[in-house]
Amino acid sequence: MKRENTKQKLLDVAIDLFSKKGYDVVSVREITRHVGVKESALYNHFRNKADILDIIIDIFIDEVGKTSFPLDEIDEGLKQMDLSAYLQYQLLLFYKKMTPRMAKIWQIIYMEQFRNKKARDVVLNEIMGRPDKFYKKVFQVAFENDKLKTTQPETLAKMYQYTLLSLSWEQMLRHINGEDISNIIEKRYEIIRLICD
Amino acid sequence: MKRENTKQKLLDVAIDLFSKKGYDVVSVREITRHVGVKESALYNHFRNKADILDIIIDIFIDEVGKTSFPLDEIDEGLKQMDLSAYLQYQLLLFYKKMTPRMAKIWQIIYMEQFRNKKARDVVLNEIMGRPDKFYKKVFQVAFENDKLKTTQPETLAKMYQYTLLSLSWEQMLRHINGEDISNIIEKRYEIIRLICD
DNA sequence: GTCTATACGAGGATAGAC
DNA sequence: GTCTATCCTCGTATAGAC
Repeated sequence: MKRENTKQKLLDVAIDLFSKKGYDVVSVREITRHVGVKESALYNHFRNKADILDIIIDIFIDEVGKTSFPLDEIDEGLKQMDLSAYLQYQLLLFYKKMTPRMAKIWQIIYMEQFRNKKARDVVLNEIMGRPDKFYKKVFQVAFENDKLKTTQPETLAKMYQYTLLSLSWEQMLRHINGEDISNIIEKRYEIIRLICD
Repeated sequence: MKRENTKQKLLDVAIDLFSKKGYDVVSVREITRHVGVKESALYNHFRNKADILDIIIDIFIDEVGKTSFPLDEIDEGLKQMDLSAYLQYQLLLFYKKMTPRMAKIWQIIYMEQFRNKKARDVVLNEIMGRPDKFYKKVFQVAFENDKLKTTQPETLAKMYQYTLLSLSWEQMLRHINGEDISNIIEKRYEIIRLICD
């Protein structure tokens, strides 16, 4: 129990520090100092520094993979709502799942995606790929139900999802800069309005 | 002249190594070893390691700021071409300016944007902001000339440019992974086709 | 099983000799 | 301008105390 306690503390401190300063800048000594143990004690719980980041990314995969973008609920959802309401509903679901801890991990993954292969694959698969598939099906179903007028529902879906992606990117940069980001959230609804015309 | 020679060599090696491995991982000793001087010699040309990155980012600002996205050429361009041709033409201009050296610097800026304030501001201003303004005017002018049918040319412009942004992001990640990226280039033309319908 | 103490090589950076 | 010598911090491994 002492073991699990220390390990959990180390992980929490690491998530906090990594998200604030970046993985490379944070030292093992800094993490253990915050917990109150010597740096050598960390190696009883983690293989090395990289292992900590690895476990943090696994937490993200677990949370996102379990709960987000279920393909089999689309048909039913679009029976009850029109496309505009359904897209807004999906945005709300997304915000709801974004706990402070998950927001930190999200930031860590964005920060490390260019240097860490696992973080990069999470971005490609979980953040780009799976939502892409999800919204392609959403737009396809809406198209078949005459709820969307376009010649290319798949390309429109990609545009929608990739615009959201860039907005989340911009939001993260402005968040780090300490700028106001409430207007970026508003922009997402603007885009839904444009698409559903 | 010996000074300028060494400084230029150090800068070139730094650009190459930073783009391949990332700023933090590359050591001052590694850079100077490639040039053939001692690590302390580097401090005659640069204040510190961060100063090198700073200068590299300045090179990017200089190149992009001088040549890209001139607002005053839009009216004339759209007189000679329809919107579809003009967007394709702008893409080609962009590819043409992307020399191997600039591609490396581009990658460095993407890698460091979450940790380095100056890189972050370059992304926000030069990569997101200025193209955004440019395409907003393009779509506005096309709208006024009846070359574009929509109720919200500004939002559509943002969607177009932000979709390109995410594509460049995805392209960089797949490039680092050593994956094939030719189909991403094709996707840009698909999106132009969708918008111009 | 978990901790502290300690040591090693490598990192960024500086001072002073040539 | 470039060198050698030096300093402190880093990630990590090991030995031994409880």
